[in-house]
Amino acid sequence: MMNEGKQKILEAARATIIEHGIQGTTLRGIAKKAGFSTGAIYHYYNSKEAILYDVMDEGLGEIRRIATVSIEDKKEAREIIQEIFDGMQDRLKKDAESRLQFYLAHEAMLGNVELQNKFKEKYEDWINRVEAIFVRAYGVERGPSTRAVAAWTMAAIDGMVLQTLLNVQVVESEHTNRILEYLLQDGFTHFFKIIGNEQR
Amino acid sequence: MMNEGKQKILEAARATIIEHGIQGTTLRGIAKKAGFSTGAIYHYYNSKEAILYDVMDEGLGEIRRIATVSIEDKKEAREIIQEIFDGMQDRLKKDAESRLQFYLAHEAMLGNVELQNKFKEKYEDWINRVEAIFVRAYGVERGPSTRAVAAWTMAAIDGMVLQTLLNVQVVESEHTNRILEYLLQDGFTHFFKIIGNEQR
Amino acid sequence: MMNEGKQKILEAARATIIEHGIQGTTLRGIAKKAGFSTGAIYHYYNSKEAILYDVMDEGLGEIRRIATVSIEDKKEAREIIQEIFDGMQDRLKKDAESRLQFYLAHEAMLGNVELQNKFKEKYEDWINRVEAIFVRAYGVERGPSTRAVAAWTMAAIDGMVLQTLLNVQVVESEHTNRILEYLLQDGFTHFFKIIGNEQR
Amino acid sequence: MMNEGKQKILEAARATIIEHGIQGTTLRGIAKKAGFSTGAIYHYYNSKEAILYDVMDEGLGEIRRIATVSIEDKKEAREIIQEIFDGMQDRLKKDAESRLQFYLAHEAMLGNVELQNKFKEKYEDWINRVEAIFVRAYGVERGPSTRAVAAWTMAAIDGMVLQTLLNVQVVESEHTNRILEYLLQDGFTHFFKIIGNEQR
DNA sequence: GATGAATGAGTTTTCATTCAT
DNA sequence: AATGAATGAAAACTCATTCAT
Repeated sequence: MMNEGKQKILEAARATIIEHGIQGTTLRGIAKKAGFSTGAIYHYYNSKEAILYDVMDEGLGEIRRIATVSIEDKKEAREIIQEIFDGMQDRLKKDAESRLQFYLAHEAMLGNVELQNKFKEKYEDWINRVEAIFVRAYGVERGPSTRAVAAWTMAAIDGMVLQTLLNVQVVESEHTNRILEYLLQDGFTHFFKIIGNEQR
Repeated sequence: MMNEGKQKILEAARATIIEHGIQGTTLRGIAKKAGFSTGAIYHYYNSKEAILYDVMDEGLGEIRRIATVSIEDKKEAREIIQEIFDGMQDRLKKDAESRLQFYLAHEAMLGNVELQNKFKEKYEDWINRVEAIFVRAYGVERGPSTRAVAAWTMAAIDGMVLQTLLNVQVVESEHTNRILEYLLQDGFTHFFKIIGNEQR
Repeated sequence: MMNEGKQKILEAARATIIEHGIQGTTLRGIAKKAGFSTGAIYHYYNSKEAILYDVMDEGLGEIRRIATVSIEDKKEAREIIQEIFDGMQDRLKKDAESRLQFYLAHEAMLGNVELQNKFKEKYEDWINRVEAIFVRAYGVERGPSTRAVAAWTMAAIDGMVLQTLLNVQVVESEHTNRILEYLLQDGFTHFFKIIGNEQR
Repeated sequence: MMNEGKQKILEAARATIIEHGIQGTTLRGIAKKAGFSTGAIYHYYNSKEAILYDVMDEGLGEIRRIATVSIEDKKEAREIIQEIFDGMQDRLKKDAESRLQFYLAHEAMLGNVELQNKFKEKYEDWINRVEAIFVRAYGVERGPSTRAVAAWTMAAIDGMVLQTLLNVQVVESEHTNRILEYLLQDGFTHFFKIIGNEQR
């Protein structure tokens, strides 16, 4: 079926991009990895660009799936925090996907508006989830400040992923993890207390 | 002089990269923007790669200059913190340079080991500065934890810059700035207290 | 039946050629327009060339049908001339068919000998008819000169059709039609008189 | 110089088109015939289409030059007519150029508006010349009718060229030439007399 | 018979690099 | 030093034709 071939091509394209970067990704390479002839690719996609677009699309979809912590869960604060931590840990490990993300970010910066919108969507979704968790876990009221804290949290994770991908091992992950744990358990509690007071 | 031509070429290359991305950067384009003929470029550089290498080199050097807060300064904690904040604000605004940074990061991820080392150097430098400031400003003892906090701080800034470059305006900068200010003034104070206790 | 499918394909091919030219005509395009799958085409024709050949064959066949004035008709000169005039008018209007003709002519010029022979046949047929009509209508004797006049007449019609297809509207058709009418009624009469005298 | 290369390419393109038709013309072929590498072509032209466009442009320009009979000439009627006749003869012989013309006509029919305009221009120019000559040679007054006769004259020439290019040798050129001569000497004289009378 | 996915040779196009002037 | 025309290998893309289902 059409979709099966598309899937193969997308998978091959994703793998090639991660391996060689977008510049190093040629149709020939994708075709070879997908087990197709060059021409066959054009049954599924009209241009290289179209393939890359779909890779981006799926790549960002993937991210959404990574956000495993559901807003609807009825769990204890402690438990939720553990899940966030695990989710973050998880993301720090998924090299390949993260790398793809940064490639896409790169592309988006080049002025690909559609991709920028996808990123906006994704960030909004993710920040919403984080905010909702904060609200329930720390008993704080939703407001611009909780949203901003959520945005900073996302930012910190992204930045740490970047450091990891860059092989910048300035600090042992053991320590960065402990800081994260402290933050989630006590840091935010105190933090939201301060913010809560200041807001009034 | 040799260096004058090199500088022109580098400037043109940087501008072209920011405008069209690394893929979209051709020698011809650089030559045109620099006001040289295609052939003339080869008097200054032996290959396109050599130019890109220097762009990266200078690009990352630039970052170091952005870190205006010197370790040796003998200022009040309050003042130092304000400087950090301003420095961060500043970086959030320098679109072009930041963009170049992310392109380079992209390239480094592709396995460019030399570039990775440059990034490592840069991060170590910067994290050192931030850590030193924390030590002085919050009166905490230097240790793996302060280093980890510094790394997370850097990560958060990087992540926020990324969101800015992606045009993801999920939260008004007014609010993210306030959170940053709170963090620097009260958050870290409390934070280092907890960590200090836990560390024992 | 085989022929039904062939007819559909031929019709689709003709339409596609008129729309996109011979270069722009792809098997896929023909198949789609004919409502067949790409592969199905090969049940009717062994190659694209075979299809084009049949299009040419039918295309030129069509022209023969356009020559409605039969040699055997026993009509008055006046009446015959009117018929010629109407036939020419007709041809000037049949854009699509004429266009196809010129495409085929184009192809024939490229050295397609078979097609050249078809054209020769067609012209011979047509010139014969026109000559026969001249003989009867103007009472002139058949000879190299009458044949040459017939050839020129055909040429003039072809050339005027070309001007029409090229959207060259240098002269209003009202005037070109009047000239044609004069020619048929008086011009040729006088003309053949002169030629008749000179021939002796 | 730039133009020298362009000229070589154009010449090679024209020759290739005449030899193989527009479809059979590949960049590789042009490059080879012009004595360039494939890549070199792109110094002069940004696309194959651009080359073809210039070929067309020059091709139609050529035609204008073929129209050697100048409107301003102060010659005897007899002499002028001879010139027309020679010019026509000439055109009937210039196989290559005429062939190119028909290729261009073909292209124009496909909807190339720019090319259509060029053709219009060319026909207007030519018909103007022929009309002017008629006016002087036959002492007839300029009007829609003389213009229409000029258009028909052009059409007849075009059509006869077409027959020649198609290798349709239905009539020996000896006879067609004689008819043309008669036409120019007596035919038109009588013809314009009739038309002149009718017009009143 | 019919389908449409697959082939692969051929086409246009790009671009870092070279080199005669 | 400087020019920019030229190179050629490699890229994206097209399409008539084949073939397993």
